[in-house]
Amino acid sequence: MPDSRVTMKDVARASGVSPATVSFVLNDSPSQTIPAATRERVHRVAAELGYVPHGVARALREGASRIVVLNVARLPHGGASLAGFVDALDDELGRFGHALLVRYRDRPDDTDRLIAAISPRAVLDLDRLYFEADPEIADGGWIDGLAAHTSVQIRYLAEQGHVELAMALRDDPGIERLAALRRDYAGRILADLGLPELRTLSVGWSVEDDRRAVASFLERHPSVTAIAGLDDDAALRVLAALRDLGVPVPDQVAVIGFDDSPLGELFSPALTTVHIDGAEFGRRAARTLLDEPPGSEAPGPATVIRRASA
Amino acid sequence: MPDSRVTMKDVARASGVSPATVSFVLNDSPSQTIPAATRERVHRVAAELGYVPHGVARALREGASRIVVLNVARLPHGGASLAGFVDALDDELGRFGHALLVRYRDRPDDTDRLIAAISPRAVLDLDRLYFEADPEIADGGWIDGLAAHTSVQIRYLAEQGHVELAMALRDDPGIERLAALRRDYAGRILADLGLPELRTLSVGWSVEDDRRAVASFLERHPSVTAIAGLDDDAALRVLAALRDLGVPVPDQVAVIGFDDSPLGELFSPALTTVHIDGAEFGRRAARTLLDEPPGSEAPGPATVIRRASA
DNA sequence: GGGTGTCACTAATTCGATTTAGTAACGGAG
DNA sequence: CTCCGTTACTAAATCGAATTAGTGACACCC
Repeated sequence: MPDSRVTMKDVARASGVSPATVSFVLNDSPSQTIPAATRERVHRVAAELGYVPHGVARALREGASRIVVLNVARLPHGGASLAGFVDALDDELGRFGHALLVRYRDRPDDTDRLIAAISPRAVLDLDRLYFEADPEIADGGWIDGLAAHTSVQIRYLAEQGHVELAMALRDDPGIERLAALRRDYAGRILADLGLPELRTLSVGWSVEDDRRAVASFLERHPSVTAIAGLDDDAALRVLAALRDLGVPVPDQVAVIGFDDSPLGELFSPALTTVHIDGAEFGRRAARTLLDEPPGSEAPGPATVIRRASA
Repeated sequence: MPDSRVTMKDVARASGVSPATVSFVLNDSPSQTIPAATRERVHRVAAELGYVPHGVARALREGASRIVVLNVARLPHGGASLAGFVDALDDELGRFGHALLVRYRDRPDDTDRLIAAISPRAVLDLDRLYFEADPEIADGGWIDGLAAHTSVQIRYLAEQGHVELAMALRDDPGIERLAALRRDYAGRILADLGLPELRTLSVGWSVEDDRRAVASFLERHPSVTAIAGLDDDAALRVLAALRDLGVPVPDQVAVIGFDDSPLGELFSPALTTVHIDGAEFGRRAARTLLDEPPGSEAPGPATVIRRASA
């Protein structure tokens, strides 16, 4: 395994020109006029030798590597649409010669060090996005989408005739920002609709604790007839608690999830939920980050997957 | 925002030495003798100026960046222990000044291009690991663990008195290698125990298809009394199908999962499963990759989380 | 035929950290 | 007093690609 890297110099020598010319040809340098014959020769030789540009050297020269960092430390890892978002982001960046570096953990100065160390082309920080709500951030519409998707979830319940609604949150500190935001959006939508204030409850510990939390909530708010989950996980926990408590679903209390996890349909009753096309957002985010035109239409709105629970 | 990077040259000037000396001090260069006074001064100045080494420049010089690539394209993303593995790997690499780049997609030449482009310090490819079973690979014992963990799952069923066992696989082409390996291990363990050959069935499409698959399986193999899931997802699908078919669990058929997903306990009956400490494997993998001593004891064996389903 | 332009390239510098080869300065031994 | 060895540094080369500032060699126009 001779770790002999083919450099631009090798290509230059083999095709009888200078490294500079090779660079001009391979990068389609607009300020240079190079005859088709030379271009073709250089391209052919590069392909023959299997030349691959050394990203590190290029990054040093250009001041930024072709890497995009995505920070999702404070978001639930399991979300189905987030997975789609990440996959599509990765794919689309790859199409433009970039790679995605996903950070799941957030030790703050560590992230700064990382950034200083690899000079990423861009950093997409979904955490800060959710927290600071800076409209300038290139997220492909993800954050605006969150408001719209929440609206789909809440309005569905309203259309079914429910009046007093609650949202089931999770006390996981890792996602409190997301939780606060979703709850906020939901509250505003209820106000728009002229419905009573949103109640909230928390689930997410043991099954027994969840059951106790749900029981005590229903006792305090007997007129609530529908519960929207922060995500499918929260909704399924509520569903399990209601089952254990013997509360009929959806007749006494309806439950709707958020973000269409594959397990929702396995439950009994099967979980009604909101499907979000994370992939399209990911694709758009990639293009925004690289200053490319969007190239495709804005993602469609979220859709309700109607099953038995609401 | 003056994006003025503090370079080694700046530190050198401010502390009255040459860049070379700064490098020697900051890297504890063993071949150099530098008096404590100078060391201290350089360190202090570097801290004051907020000097952060430029990873890209360093990578160019050293031939490899301080990045480790983890390829998990063909594994289920949702696995609880894999998440722990990845998190711990990331943490531990960070502790040694390295960053983890997780690849979820596997367009093969693309990965090669990525590797050529960023010169990672190491590549941990769990896919190839599972496929090629190369004992040299630095996975912190993950792959050996898989055999051991499978053993825990199968032996539990045997200890409960089950004789004819089946494994529920998933037809997802993304995980076929993992599936083949797990099935293989399970088969060998049954042989060791002197039990009949392992049966297999496939689930993973729609709920209806799963139900049909399970029903037809039970018809063909009425003497099978226990089903081990490839993972919790497969096990939960079997569990849902058995519920819909009215088959009593665990009385007629017992079900055990694998990899302790948080949703297993929400089901009714709650899913018995195998808990794997992925984090410890991740930590060990990180150290192996960087040629550091393990630093902690080998991970404990997997444990059975006993619930109602088996 | 001299001046101006374009064409087709190349030499040399740059990015920032590391490392090799080297050089003053000094102390001690012979 | 010279030679050797150590100490405490520094100059310069290196990694590979991108880019600026040129440089010949022509062609064309007046």
